[in-house]
Amino acid sequence: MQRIAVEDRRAGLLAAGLRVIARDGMARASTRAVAAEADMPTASFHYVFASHDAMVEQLVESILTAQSTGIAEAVVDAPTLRDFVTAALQGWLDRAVADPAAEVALHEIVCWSRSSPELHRLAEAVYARYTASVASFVVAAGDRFGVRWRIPVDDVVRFVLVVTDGVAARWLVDRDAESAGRSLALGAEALLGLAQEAAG
Amino acid sequence: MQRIAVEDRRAGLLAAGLRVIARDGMARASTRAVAAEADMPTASFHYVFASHDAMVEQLVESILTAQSTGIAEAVVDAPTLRDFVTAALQGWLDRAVADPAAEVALHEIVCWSRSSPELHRLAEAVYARYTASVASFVVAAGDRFGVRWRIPVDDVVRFVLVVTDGVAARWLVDRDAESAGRSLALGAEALLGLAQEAAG
DNA sequence: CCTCGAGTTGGACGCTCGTCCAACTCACGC
DNA sequence: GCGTGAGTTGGACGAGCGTCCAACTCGAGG
Repeated sequence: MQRIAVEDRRAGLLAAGLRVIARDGMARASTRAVAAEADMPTASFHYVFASHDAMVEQLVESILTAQSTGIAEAVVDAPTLRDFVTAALQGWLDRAVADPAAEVALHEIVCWSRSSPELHRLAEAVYARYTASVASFVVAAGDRFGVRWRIPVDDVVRFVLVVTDGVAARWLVDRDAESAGRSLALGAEALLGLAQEAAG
Repeated sequence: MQRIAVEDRRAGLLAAGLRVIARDGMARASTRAVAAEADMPTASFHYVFASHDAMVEQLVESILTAQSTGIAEAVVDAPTLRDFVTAALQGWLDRAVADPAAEVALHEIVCWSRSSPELHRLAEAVYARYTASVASFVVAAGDRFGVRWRIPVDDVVRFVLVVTDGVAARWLVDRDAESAGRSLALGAEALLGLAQEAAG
């Protein structure tokens, strides 16, 4: 029996949960499996988390926080709108391919949440966070490059998420990063077509 | 104890499976739940299907068959490429919104299959069938309206599936059909931009 | 009317699940 | 050195799972 700070246990269990969900899927990410992956006894799980659902909820929070801070770095010094859009989208894909765990786990969790009434708000929260994050980029892009969007920003953001979601869903099955990149590039072109030079 | 032809039992169980998966999700679509939904005793399930997986596999087959025959009807008399693309995409969305069970169930099954080694081929088969189906429409559209595609047909098809997948994934969570329609329309415009008049 | 075998199914088996608590451990204040 | 109480966990509980088979049912051939 070793004494470990609750925060350290939480971090270890969340990391283990991410690995198990990404590797074996939500259906196999039981409290026992996660605790074993973290090299802890089963009972430690409920010593840290009130329930299995609570752990999933905190995992989503930690993934989303880590992810939104990551995207901003890829676009800081894009010289043109085209570079900005390409860097943001292709950068997202590159990171997902290089380290798929977070992306895989998040899709797994959203799919799992959809059909559960008490977890449906989790799926909604994921989209809400993504929407807010993408919206800030869309607005920033418009400001930085002096363009405005032909359609409401909300629709631009939604289309971005449609493309990234669709690319990710397909990539999760066939793991074909090059084809995914071409689809993403088509989406990027479509986005660029939605921008026009501001009148003044 | 009533005597029912095995084919009728199979049909009843498949219909029940579709309802249960769409309503409660794959995780709750147990053999017991499906049999109960079909008003049959639990043991009837394994009297008809060798296993739970076998039932899912046959359900996918029946959904895909029904779906591909359905799309062709929406585009038979489209007078222009724009009408063709719009009818195909918006028609797909309208049908999915009006009767979501098949669409919901298929996404649920693909997500479920992804993380299971012995079912992963099911997810691949779904995309293969969709790809073949969409490819025939893309080629037919090119032929009928005398246009050719600026990029390989495979990439056009993949982009179509990216857009429909992304739209469906979002719609499954927020059930916002109007926003989904606008995203789909943006995808349609992008597709039209990929077509050019044939040189000869 | 009476077998009889094919059709049907109640119920059991072994497993995993989320959750919980009584009991064990051990650093710390005395 | 020695309680002691907070930290920790082995193991149990009840539920649900996929699967299976012995036993029941009953229409058809004699």
